[in-house]
Amino acid sequence: MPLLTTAKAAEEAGVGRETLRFYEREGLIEKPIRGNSGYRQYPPETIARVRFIRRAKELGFTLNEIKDLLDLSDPPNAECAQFRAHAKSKIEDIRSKIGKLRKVERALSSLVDTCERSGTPRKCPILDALED
Amino acid sequence: MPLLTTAKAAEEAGVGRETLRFYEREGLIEKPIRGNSGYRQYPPETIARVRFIRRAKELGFTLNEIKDLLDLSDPPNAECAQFRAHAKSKIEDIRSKIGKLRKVERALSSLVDTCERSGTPRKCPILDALED
DNA sequence: CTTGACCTTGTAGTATACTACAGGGTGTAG
DNA sequence: CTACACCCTGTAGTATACTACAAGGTCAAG
Repeated sequence: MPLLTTAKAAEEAGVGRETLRFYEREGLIEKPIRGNSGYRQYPPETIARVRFIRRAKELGFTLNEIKDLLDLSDPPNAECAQFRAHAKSKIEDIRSKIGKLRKVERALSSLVDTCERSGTPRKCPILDALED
Repeated sequence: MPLLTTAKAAEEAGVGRETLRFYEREGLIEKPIRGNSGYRQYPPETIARVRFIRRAKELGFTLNEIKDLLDLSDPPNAECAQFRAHAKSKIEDIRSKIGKLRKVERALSSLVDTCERSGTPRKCPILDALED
């Protein structure tokens, strides 16, 4: 059974029913086909897409950024060179984000270390983590 | 000259004047001392803190999460064991975030690779990047 | 063939994080 | 001592991302 009703699709994707409608309005997912009654019928691809959106949001991407990311794979990617440039800049953004997160992680680890050695830190390593 | 007026502090920190007032209201930064005229006078530590807030926000942390992160270093961290547990759970969160970002990065890289080899991808690797 | 769980639409409300006034005081340069 | 740029407060508006109705239609069970 590939097609799901709103309630089931929402549950499968891990979001609220209204969120699906909201994503539809915002163009983040395709408009689902409708049955005779006008009820929405969601295909599994849309569920996968919504799951991705949910997780990407947890990673701190905005809906616009997520749309961008998703558009990199499905649309008429006419110009390969243009696509590559776009994708590569996204990759750079993500790498820089990873690098900064690692710095915060290291700062927190150093706080835990200091604490385990019963020393009181002189200066906060967290603030320094994201300096230029 | 350690103390800065609102406009200068905002410029130094890379935010708007009103944002400093907002962060003050929300308890994200200390209330600055005031001159005779009632004008705010920001110390450099506050500027550093606001810079951290700005960058952490770019990494996808909410203001509440950032407050939490900052509270891990400056407050009366009475119970070391409790502090360690809290910090370690934050570290785990960040590590998991880094792992997921790496998956998205790899998915994008594979899209670029496919494109460079002039092949059209059968299935979108981005959607799969954040599956369970 | 009624009941109740589901669906539809449009619209309004919430939380987060600012951002922009209005109305008034301050401080310094010429 | 008058501009004018800056500061103050309180309040209202914006963008993002939902979330919750209200009013009504659909459908499957008993």
